Amino acid sequence: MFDPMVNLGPRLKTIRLASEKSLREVARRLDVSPSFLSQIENGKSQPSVATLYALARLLGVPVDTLFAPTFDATTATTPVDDEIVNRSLIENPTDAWDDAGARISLINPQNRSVLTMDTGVRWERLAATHESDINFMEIIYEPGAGSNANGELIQHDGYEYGYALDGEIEVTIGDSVLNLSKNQSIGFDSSIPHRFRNTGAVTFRGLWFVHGCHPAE
Amino acid sequence: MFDPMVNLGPRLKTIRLASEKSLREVARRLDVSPSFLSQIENGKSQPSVATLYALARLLGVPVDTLFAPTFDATTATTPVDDEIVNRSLIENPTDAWDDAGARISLINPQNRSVLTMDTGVRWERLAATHESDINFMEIIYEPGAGSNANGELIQHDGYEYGYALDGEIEVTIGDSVLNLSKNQSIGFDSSIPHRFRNTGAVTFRGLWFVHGCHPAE
DNA sequence: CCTACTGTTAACTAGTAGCGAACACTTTGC
DNA sequence: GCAAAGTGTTCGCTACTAGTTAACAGTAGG
Repeated sequence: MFDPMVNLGPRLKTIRLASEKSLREVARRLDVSPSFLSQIENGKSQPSVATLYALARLLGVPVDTLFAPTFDATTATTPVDDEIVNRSLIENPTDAWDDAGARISLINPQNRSVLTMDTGVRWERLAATHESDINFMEIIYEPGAGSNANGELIQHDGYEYGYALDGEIEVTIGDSVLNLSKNQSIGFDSSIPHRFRNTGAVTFRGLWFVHGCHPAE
Repeated sequence: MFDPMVNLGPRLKTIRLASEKSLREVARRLDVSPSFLSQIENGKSQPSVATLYALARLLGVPVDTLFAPTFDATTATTPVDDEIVNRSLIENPTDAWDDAGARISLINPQNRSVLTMDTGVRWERLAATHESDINFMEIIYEPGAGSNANGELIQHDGYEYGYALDGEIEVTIGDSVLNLSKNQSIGFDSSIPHRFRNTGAVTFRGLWFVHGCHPAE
């Protein structure tokens, strides 16, 4: 049985940090002691339902996002919203991936360069400029797909930024596990070990901007 | 202040009855005593977070449904997001625009920093990191709006990258006039004089990534 | 009558939610 | 330099409650 409680604390902490509030400030608003909030965030104590609810309210997230996102077959409540834009049949692999000479690049969806990994992950390049340390792409994670087959974390120089177009994806950064769902956006220091996994039932699509990554070197 | 706890029990009971499960059956699957479940449903006791989560799972409803102020048993599976659940009242306009200290930033759409220009253009910041020369944002151009009121071209160091979420926008770069429409993407050298104008009839929304721009200096 | 189910209540306890105080560490400012 | 005020964390404690067992009342069938 999967335990939803293990990630609850770290996730709360990540969300709090993302909203750039201090622990003491949140504790004061919540009307709990800072020490107790610290214990919650570090998984050394569990809040009551009322406290959890207030905390979620204060941080501006639905309570459900605080629980581990692993898809549990016991409940099939997740409404499958599929409008699968099937662009998979792309002929004409316009050299956006290779070329780097252009100063202006406008690319139609059907003309994108595509890189398909065996793990159910696809990258579609959205712009070809001669900035070598920049990658602007749409990434597609099929259900179950992960950025790394064996689940290990990766890290590299630079920053990356993402925006969820559709679906939901589990993002692990350092020891924070958070959920990026539709219309949410994220940015983080890529030197922190990280990993993505689509633990949901629908395909995830997102825009990704990786900056300062030199994977080929 | 609305107390989410008072209705929690009755709500659980309603949902359970709607799914035509007996109290004892649910208790058994939950691995909790029937008496305790009864106490929960009658508001005489409160479950722990773990128990509540398991209960919601078992009944097939998102946890947030149990807290929603307005409740309709028939639509139990669809989380109603009412205007009464006004997260903005929780006041936290997450100052993504100002601060730049975080290494990780996850931002909900309703918490974005917004910069509104008088020309019918809006910027909503999508990530707050300490990379000062990076701006990741959603840009909104109302019909007729332009990046510059008097129509002149601008230029600056760096590159920018865009993706059209919705609508269409006219992009002038150098002496090229392009049309960026939904799902198309673009990237160009910002040192080339450029300009955007929404010449269409619908609002344009796009993701924009500006890199190496120092507008404040 | 008996058995098998429904939900409810009383009395109890083991465990923990939550606290205050002290801790170690940075950053600010005089 | 040192003090003040900020950050988060740990320890030891207690009041409370999450969850228990046991007995309860009611209903339907055989």
